[in-house]
Amino acid sequence: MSTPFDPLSICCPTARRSRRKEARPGELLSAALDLFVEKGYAATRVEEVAARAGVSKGTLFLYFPSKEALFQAVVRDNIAGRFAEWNAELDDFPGTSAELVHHAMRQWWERIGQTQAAGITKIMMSEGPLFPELAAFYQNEVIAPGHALLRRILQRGLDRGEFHLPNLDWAVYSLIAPMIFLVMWRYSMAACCPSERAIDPLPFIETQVNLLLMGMQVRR
Amino acid sequence: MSTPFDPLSICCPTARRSRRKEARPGELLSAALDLFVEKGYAATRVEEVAARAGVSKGTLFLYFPSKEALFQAVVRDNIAGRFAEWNAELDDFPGTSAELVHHAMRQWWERIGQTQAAGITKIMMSEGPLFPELAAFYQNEVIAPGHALLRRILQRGLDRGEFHLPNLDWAVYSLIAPMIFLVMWRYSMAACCPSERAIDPLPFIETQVNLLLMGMQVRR
Amino acid sequence: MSTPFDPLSICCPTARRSRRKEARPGELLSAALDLFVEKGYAATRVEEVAARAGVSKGTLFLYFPSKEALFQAVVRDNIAGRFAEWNAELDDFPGTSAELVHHAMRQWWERIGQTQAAGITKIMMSEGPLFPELAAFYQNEVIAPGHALLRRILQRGLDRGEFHLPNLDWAVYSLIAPMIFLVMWRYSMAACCPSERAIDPLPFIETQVNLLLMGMQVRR
Amino acid sequence: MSTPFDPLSICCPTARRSRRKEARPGELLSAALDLFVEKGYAATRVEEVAARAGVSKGTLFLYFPSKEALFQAVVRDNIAGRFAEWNAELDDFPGTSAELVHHAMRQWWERIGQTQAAGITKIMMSEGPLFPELAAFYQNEVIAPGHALLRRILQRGLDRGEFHLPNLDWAVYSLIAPMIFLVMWRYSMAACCPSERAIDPLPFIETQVNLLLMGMQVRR
DNA sequence: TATGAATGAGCCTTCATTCAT
DNA sequence: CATGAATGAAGGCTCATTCAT
Repeated sequence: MSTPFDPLSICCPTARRSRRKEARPGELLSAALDLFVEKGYAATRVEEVAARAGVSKGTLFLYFPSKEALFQAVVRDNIAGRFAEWNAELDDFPGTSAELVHHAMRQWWERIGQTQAAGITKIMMSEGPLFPELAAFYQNEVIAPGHALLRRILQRGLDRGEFHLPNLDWAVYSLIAPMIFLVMWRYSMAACCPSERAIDPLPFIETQVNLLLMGMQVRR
Repeated sequence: MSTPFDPLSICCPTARRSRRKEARPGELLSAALDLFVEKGYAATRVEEVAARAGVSKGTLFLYFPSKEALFQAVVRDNIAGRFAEWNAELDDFPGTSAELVHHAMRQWWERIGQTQAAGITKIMMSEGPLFPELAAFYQNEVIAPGHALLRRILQRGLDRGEFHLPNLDWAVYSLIAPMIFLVMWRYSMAACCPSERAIDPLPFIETQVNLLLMGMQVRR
Repeated sequence: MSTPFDPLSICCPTARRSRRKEARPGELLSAALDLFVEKGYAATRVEEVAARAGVSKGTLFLYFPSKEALFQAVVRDNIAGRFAEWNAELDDFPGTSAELVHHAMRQWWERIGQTQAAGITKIMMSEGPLFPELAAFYQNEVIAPGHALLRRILQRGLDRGEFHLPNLDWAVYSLIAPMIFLVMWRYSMAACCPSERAIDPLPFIETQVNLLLMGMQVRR
Repeated sequence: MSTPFDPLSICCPTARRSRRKEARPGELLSAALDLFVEKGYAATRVEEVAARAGVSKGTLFLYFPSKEALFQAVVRDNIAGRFAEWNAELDDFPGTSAELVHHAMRQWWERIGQTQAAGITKIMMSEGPLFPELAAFYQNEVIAPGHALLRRILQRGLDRGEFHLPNLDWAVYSLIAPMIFLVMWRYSMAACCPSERAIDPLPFIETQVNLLLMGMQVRR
């Protein structure tokens, strides 16, 4: 979230303002992500987001028409907008479907689970029911594409004769469960009892996925 | 929260009012539990709690000096205050330690997991970090005694030579993990995607505990 | 709008609070009428209304859920709520229909035109188009009943063979026109050019009505 | 407000920009008139005026130092600035004074009453009291010259022995009254009850003026 | 003991005006 | 000249808590 060294900001003062203009949404999004993750949706004040981005309250509303829109932009920026890329990566995967499941889970941890983006998941689980419009947005932009992505992965295994899945939906939830657990652990238990040594996430995922695959793979 | 048969409420009208007085806190506590679980801590209005308990806002503050104190009383009434009883039950358990672990987890589901009390866990995970005083209270009154209880159970297995546990804390977390998962599933995933068929909790617990015991029990 | 001498406020301090409670809505309505008439709807701040009624901002919202509702209550209190009474008075009028028209217009001046209630008319003409919900409310609660009332008066003349009216609606507008003019004169012209001697309203009404009746009455 | 054919805008590109520059105020004034009339003074946002004129908000403030100044310029452009011309026309009128009164009223309808300029009158009646500086400006630049103009017309009748007027001011108001009524009708009643068939303005004026002249003309 | 009227700090959002580029 | 990013004061509304009755 820091502002890295940027030669433009030194050499060409003329470009400063326009650069700023381009950078603003990103700075606001970044500040908003920080604060939403730290305090949740309801408890985050737009004025504080603006202050952290180094602008006034009014400026924030220049870029986002409402607090809700700001949150949605944060969700898009950090999760929803990336499904296209992830789906594409899926097509090019060379290995077995079991390897693909492992790969996908590890990727999730690296790109979402261990980043602040995971905090968004926590927010939606915590406050979603209180903000129906946000919940609907999240359902459409994150949950639905996410489920579709996992279903595609499992379908690949089915199509190649690698998996045997009596219930595809159930299998999807089995993959989601450890992700949810890790997120809640990180943001809730770890936040409550910071003294405790946390679960080591990667081995945890490895173990869980192995267990699941044991039940999903076709026995030969 | 149920109102058990009380002879006083029949025999003498003078005792009625005092009965009422004694019942007040319980009615408030019950209403508060309902609403806290439904809306979370911050989004629950004390006025609504009072209204649901059939009293005025002022009366609530007669029994509980603040919203925070009300929540703490709810926590005590539903979870914290029961550890003494649970610890006592533990002493009398006749079977093996493996059976005790199974028993304890089933009991948790019946007395907490499947009741509204589980909602308190969800609230603390969702909003705990925002209300440090509440988090500290919960840590002292629930988490610490809960861990101690689980540790006692496992220690029993160690003392009797039934378990082999290189890391007691880690084993405790392994038992907590499925409980947290079930709670979050119930209050977040199930709340978001109500169409989905839920996990069957008792078999899920059974399976998880068996898996854990497999690694904890002394091989003979 | 002043608080007249009230023996209750001296002799029985116990009754003070409850009296206050009953008086509040009236005091707020009165303060609101003053300010709405003085500044218009948009420019009136609820906080100022509350202050003028001697209470805090929050108290106002105890009695009226929104600024809009407050305004509607003012309209009902001062105009809309009185049509029942006015309609009843109409039934008992003993004289000719021409006399009734004169009487109705004089009554309007005394009960609306010369009171602050006329300011509401000015507000609706000035700001109605900007607040569609208010305009709709006013249309239903004031304009429609008002037109109906005038139509009943004219219909009485038709039924008794006193009037000859090719177009009833047109005749209604002819009666409304001088009322509107007087209101605008009072609140706008007179407000702009206070130095000018105002029109004398009663003679003006008399003249206008005579002119209209000249065209409406059946020649014999 | 229309943009008439202008050869400069075709022949030379260098002149284009300067033409543009000269046209700017007019385009802004035109956009401002539209929006002020549509929404009133307070509810019109300068940004929207600028947008409708096709320039940026900053540019508007280059030509008009404030919203108030913009409104004043609109008033001058559409009403105040034309009194010189109207006064001149008056001197050349060949007919009787009664004809002149009729002529003046018809001219008012054609040049003000039926154009958007009448909206300015409505604005001043609606919002004048809220913006004292605007009201003072309007008083000086429109009301005073307007009254003077009407007074000159009536004075002509007196000087020529055509009229008999015990009270000149009162006669002036008699002429203003129907204009005000028509404006309010157009912008308020017609806006509220669009279904109603409107008054036909020219015959209305004719009738009113005839009535007034009846009382003003010297009987022979 | 019980009531509920009253409070006031706090939050999201708007918009005229400024000024660096 | 022209731009449009930035400001910040202001306003409608909420709600935990107090206190006179």
